[in-house]
Amino acid sequence: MAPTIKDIAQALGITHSTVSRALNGREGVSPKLRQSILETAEELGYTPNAIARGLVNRQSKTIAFIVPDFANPFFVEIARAVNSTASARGFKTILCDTQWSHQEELKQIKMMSENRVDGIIIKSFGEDDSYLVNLGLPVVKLNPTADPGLSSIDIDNHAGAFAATEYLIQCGYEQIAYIGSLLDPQTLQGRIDGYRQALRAHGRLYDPRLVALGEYSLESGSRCYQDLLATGIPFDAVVCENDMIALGVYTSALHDQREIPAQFGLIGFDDIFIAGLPMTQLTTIAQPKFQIGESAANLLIDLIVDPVQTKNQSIILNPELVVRSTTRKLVK
Amino acid sequence: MAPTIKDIAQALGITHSTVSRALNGREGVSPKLRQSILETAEELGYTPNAIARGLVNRQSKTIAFIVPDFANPFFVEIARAVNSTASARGFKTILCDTQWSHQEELKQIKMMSENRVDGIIIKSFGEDDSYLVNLGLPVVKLNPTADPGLSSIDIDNHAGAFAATEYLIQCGYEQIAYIGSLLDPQTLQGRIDGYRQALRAHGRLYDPRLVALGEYSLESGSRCYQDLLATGIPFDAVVCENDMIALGVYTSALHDQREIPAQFGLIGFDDIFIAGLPMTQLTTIAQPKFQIGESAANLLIDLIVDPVQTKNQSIILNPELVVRSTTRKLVK
DNA sequence: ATGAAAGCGCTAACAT
DNA sequence: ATGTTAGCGCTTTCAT
Repeated sequence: MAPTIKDIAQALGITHSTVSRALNGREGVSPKLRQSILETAEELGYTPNAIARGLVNRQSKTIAFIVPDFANPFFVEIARAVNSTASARGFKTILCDTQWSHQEELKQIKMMSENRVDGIIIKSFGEDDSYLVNLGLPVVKLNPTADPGLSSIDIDNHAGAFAATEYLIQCGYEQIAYIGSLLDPQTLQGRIDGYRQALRAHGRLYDPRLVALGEYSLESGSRCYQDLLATGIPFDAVVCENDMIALGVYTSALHDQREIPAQFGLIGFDDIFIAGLPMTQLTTIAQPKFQIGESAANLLIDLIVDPVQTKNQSIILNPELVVRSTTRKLVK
Repeated sequence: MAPTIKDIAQALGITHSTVSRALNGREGVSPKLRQSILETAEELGYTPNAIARGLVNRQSKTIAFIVPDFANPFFVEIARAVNSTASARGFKTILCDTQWSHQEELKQIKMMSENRVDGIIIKSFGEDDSYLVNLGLPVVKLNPTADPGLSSIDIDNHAGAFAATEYLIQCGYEQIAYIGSLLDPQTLQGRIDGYRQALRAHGRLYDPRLVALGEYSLESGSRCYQDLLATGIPFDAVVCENDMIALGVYTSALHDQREIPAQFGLIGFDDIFIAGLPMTQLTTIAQPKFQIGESAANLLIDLIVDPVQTKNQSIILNPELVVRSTTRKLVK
C-alpha cells in the first residue's frame, strides 16, 4: 500500500493537515518541522495521489487531444506541439485516436469527460457541435465552427487549395483533378471551393467527373486515382486533400510509369516530413503545424485557468505553398 | 456544476447509495426504481466521476505507454496496437513521449505514478531497472531486462542484425558499415553483435572504424554517413539500426549520387510504412509491431487484473527480413 | 429492497 | 504554528 500523508503524519506524531501544508509549500509550518516532514516523505517513498487531489480541487490538470488518426504524421506533429506547450504550463495531455469513427469519437469524449479532463482539443468533422458544447468544458476544435460556445483553430482551406491549383496551372498542366475525402466535409468544402475558383479564375472548366473522394490514406489515394483513370477523361495533374492521399497517387502513378512531373503533376497538403524526403519531393501546401498545436493548447489552457477573461475565438492561420519536384515549372 | 449521484438521489427522494447500486447494475434495487433512477440520470445529464470512483476503487483502469519519440512511426504503430488491445479490455491508454530524455522519462513516470495508472508499458534504455521496479506497479519493458520484478518484450536483435548483414554479404557487397545509436545501449549491443558475428561467419574482418553511432533520426543517419566517408575507409553498404537512420543515409547517398543499390547497399530495421513506399523501397528487418503492442498490453493487463496467477515473463519475438530494392541480388 | 455510515487521500476553512 | 473538522463523489459494508 502506497504511503499517504496520514502515514507521514503518524510517523511524526502530527496531523495530516500539517503534512499537506508542508508538502504543498504553504506557509504556516515551522522550517524545522517542514524539513523533517519532507525527509520522512522521502524515506517512506511518498507519492502524492493526483486522483485524490483532483477530487477535492476539482481539476485534473489534464487536457485531451483527440484526433482521427495518429498514423498520419500530420497529427503526430501537432500533438507534439500541444504536448510541450501544455507541459510547460503544468498540464498533462492525453492523446486519443478515434480511427475516423464517429462512434469511437463519442466513446473517447465520454471517457475523457468521465475522467474530468479540464479541456479538450479535437479534430472533429460534424457541422453540429452541440454535443461538444454540452460537455460543459472548454473545447478547441481544429475545424471551423459556427458555435459561439466553442473555440476553433483552422487554416484558410480555400486559399490553400486555390494556391495549389493555381500553381499547377502556372506550371502548364492542362487538366487538373481533385482527390479528397468525404470524412471531413468542412475541410473538403473549403478546399474544393478554392480548387474550383482557381480553375474559374484561369478560365478553366470545372468538371465534377474529375473529382474523386475517399478517405485520408495512401490506399484511398491510389484507389481514387484508379477511379479517375477508369472514367477515361484525361487529366495530367491532381490536387490532393492531404499528403497521405498524394503519396498514394504518387505510388500508383509510378506504378503506371507516368513520369512525374513531366507527364503528371502532383500536389499535396500538410507538408508531413515524408513530403520533404529527397525520395519523395512532394510539392505541398504546408500547414503551420507547430503553431496550430501551440495556439490550440495555449488558447485552451487560457480558457481553463481564466474562464472569465478569456473569450472563445476562431483563429485562422495561413498555409503556405512549398514547391518540390513533383510539379514542373512553366516553360512558356 | 456537474450533477452527482446525490443530485439524482435528491430528485427522487432516495439515498445516493441506492443510486450507486442502480447505476452500477448491482442487484438490490427494484426494477421500477432502477428504471426511474436511470431516467433521471439521463435527464440531469449525469456523468460518472471516474476520479472519485478511482479513489475508492483504487484503480484507474488506465495504463501508460511511454516511448521516446512519436515522430518515429514505429512507436506510433505499436501504440495503436496497445491502444486497441487495452481498449477492448476496458482500459484507457495514456501516451507519453520522452523525447529521448532520461530526465523527461523520469518526469513522465512520476506523473503517471501520481495519477495512479494501473500499469506501464515503456521503451526504456537503462541497464538498471530498479527505479521501474520500485514503482510498485506492473511494468512491461520493451527492451530486455535482467530484473525478475519486470516483464519484457523484445525481438531477437542479434538474429535480426545477423540476417541483415548476411544478406548484404550475399548480395555481393564488400565493405559493410554499421550506423546505429548510443541512445539505446541494449539494442545496440544485440545488433552490433549480430553484425560482427555475421561478418566473422563469412570470413570478413570487423573494422570498428566502420561503425558510427548517433541518434535515431534522419539527421543523425546523414551525419554518421558523412563521418564514415570522412574516415576515408571505403564501404559500399551499411546496416542501419533503424529505418529513420536508414532514410537519412539514403538521403545523403542520393545527394552524393551514389547509386543505390548498384554502388551502395542499404538495409534498415523496423519496417515503418515509409520503408514500403515505392519511392523508398527500403530493405529492412521487420519487427512484428502489432504483435509487440498487443502482447505488451495483454501481458500488462493480465498482470494488473490477476497479479497472483500472472507471472512476470520475458518474451522474445522474431524479426523478419523484408527485401526491397535498396539492396541488390547476388550475381554470382 | 433501501438507508445509514464509513472511508478512499487529499485540501481548506476554522479553531486553538 | 499546529490541530480539528468537513467534504470532494463515490463504493461498500452493515443495518433495517
